[in-house]
Amino acid sequence: MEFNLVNAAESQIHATGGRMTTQRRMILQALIECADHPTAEEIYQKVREKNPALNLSTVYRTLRWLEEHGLVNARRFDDDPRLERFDPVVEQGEDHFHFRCKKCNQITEFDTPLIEVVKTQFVDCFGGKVENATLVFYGLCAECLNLT
Amino acid sequence: MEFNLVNAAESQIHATGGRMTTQRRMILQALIECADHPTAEEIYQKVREKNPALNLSTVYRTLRWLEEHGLVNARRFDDDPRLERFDPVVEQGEDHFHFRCKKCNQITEFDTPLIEVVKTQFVDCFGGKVENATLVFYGLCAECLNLT
DNA sequence: GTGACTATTGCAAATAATTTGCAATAAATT
DNA sequence: AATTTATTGCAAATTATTTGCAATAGTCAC
Repeated sequence: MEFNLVNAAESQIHATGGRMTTQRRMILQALIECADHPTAEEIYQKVREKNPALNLSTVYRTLRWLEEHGLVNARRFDDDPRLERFDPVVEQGEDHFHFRCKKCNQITEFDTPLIEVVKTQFVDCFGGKVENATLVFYGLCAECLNLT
Repeated sequence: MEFNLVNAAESQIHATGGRMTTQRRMILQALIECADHPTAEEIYQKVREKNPALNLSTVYRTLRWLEEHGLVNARRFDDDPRLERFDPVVEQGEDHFHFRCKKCNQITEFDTPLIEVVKTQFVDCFGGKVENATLVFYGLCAECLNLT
């Protein structure tokens, strides 16, 4: 019913002559459990609790691999642009957008049909072809706004 | 008539007890001439043609300073996220959005009132407050599309 | 203009996130 | 169980950006 990252990864790996290792399994698991756009370091720490032998470069290599195979998106946010954050793909081919709270850094995902309209307007005006879009809102989430 | 980066910078600098130096003048000039979202390195090279003594860290410091004073925006694009690009502010307080061609890397700026609508929809749905927005389209510009 | 004050610069070294080379390890295949 | 080679761990490299500090050069008061 729902797109399953672990299964998708497993078939991709085998389809390309790759191997499903303990490390990859644990990294995938952590990615799903974190859910909230973790950094490589965060995933590393999480997996390390169970498997202290894991190396950070393995985390990076696995995330890159997942990214290249369309199973994970890498994102950076303007208020913390040095840190790459990783976002498992939930439904293939579907864009979604982000709101980031400037205070608590929590990320909210949302969707809107209007971006398609903007794409069309853009192409009508400038020509060319729009393949994908990144939209990020920055502000205060409901909770942080109430604390003000 | 048009917002003038050099003048704005000059008054900001003096207003905060700063000094207008040769380097700052040249960096501002290069920023205006480049126009197309240069990197620190690109500005550095451009200024160096006239003033080979300039140091890259001066470029970074100046750009940071301009950014902190709202005269320049720093941006990163998903297809080249390690590189910060700098975008002089043309009209204060106005958001604008970007299209980046995946082939020639050219950046096109555009604007749309629909983002305000999306912001409103977001707040209606999730609460909180949206302060600013980044929207980037990636695809092929008219020219590169025709070459296909 | 001249000198004094201190912001700014150049330089070199430090950071920090991410990548890479290589020998050791461990999945998969027979 | 043995073989093959993809993957790992480790340490070192890379790259963009930042920082400390002594030297330089704007600016202001005279």
